[in-house]
Amino acid sequence: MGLIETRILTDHVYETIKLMIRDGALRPGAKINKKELESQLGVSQTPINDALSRLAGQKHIEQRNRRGYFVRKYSCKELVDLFAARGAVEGMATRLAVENASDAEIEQITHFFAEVSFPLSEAAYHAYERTDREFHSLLIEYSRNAIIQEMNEQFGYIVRTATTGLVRPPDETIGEHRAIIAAIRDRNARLAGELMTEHHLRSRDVLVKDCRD
Amino acid sequence: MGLIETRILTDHVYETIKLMIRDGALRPGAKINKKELESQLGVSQTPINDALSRLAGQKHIEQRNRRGYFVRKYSCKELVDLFAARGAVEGMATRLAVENASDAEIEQITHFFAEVSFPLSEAAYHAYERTDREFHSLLIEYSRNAIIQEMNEQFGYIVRTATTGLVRPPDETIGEHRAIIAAIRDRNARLAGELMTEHHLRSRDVLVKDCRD
DNA sequence: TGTTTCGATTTTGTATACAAAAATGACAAT
DNA sequence: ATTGTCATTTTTGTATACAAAATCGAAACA
Repeated sequence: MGLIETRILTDHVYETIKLMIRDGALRPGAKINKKELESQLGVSQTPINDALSRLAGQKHIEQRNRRGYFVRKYSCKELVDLFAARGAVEGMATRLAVENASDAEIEQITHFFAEVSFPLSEAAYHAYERTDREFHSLLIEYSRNAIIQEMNEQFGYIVRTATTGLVRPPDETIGEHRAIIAAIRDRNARLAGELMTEHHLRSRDVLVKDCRD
Repeated sequence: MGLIETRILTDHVYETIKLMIRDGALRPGAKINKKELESQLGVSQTPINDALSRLAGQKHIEQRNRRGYFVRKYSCKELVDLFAARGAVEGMATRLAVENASDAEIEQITHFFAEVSFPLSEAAYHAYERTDREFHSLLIEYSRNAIIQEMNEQFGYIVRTATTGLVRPPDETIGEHRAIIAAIRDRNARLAGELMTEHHLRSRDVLVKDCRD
């Protein structure tokens, strides 16, 4: 690689594979071909194996005895479960954020979703998606809770790989988002947290219907 | 190393090291000596490296560039954060458990902490500790939420390694435990969940005081 | 006593080797 | 067409090798 090796090879391989999973180059359930990665990345078996073990530790991939590594595939039920878990974690994150954030940070959050008006153009729809992501990750950041942030890193990405776009349309979620923001503005930590939890649980309800049980 | 190799060596090494961390044979902050593990477990570098990478993926240990692996050491702040996170996750677990559990399972939960009376003998104190652990993990099991269960596996063990015994004395927590159980018996999912969350947040408040900030 | 220097030793990160298991695929028999 | 057999190829899990970096320790110095 570069002349100055700042990171070890394993780290590089690890992040490359992680991105390949997130961007769909490696699809859920797909077998991971080590030899291919080897020549593709120009490294030996060892860093590949290390990176794969690391990913297996994070359960992003799974090792099946004597047949190699496979990209983890989430069942419909697991996705439903994910939204309940996210509801719990982000609810608490929101509550803590309201308790800890500075006035300026609260002010900043207030501006999210301020100028959304319907009907949404194609571009505005995508902007809504982006704002949604930023809103949620900002609250997790402002929670200042290292464990919650770790949980989000571990489990938050699943939504990106396993679902496409928004679970519910903007005209259904905008009201909830604005209610959460109002509670944040009022520094009502408990209420803001509860609203966030219910927000996710409502998305969960939508996903449950899509599951063939 | 039996005649029939049912698990791969890496799995065996992984679990051995994990236990060594949980039982304190490898203390937080300690450097992990690969060569030593090699001869101790009678395997080559490779399975050791794979197991260590796996543990690093789970953040149980951390890899410092060119100086090896170290058992992760949790700061006081991180422990405080852990209890807020647990409050969120177990609160939701409790809520889901009440929604999903059968009558028999609810009945079973009702018996926890039933015959605790004060003052506690040494033995009764340890029994209380055990009941506490069982109570919490049973609720997580009965939540039937795979993601929450995974989160608990990843993060729940930290309490074992980083704290000794109970954070608060039984005579302080017994009331909270019984209130949670009462809400569960009444099938009041929301209330039971909230009480569980507050239960953990109160332990968190105790830990905050121990932190020199 | 307490530092600093510097060579010897250990450990790390990476590469390579290889037996055994699994996947593949051509061919034969239904 | 489907199924079964079995030799060939690929891949896996594990072991070993090795240059470069980090650590250690003793000697030299303050």
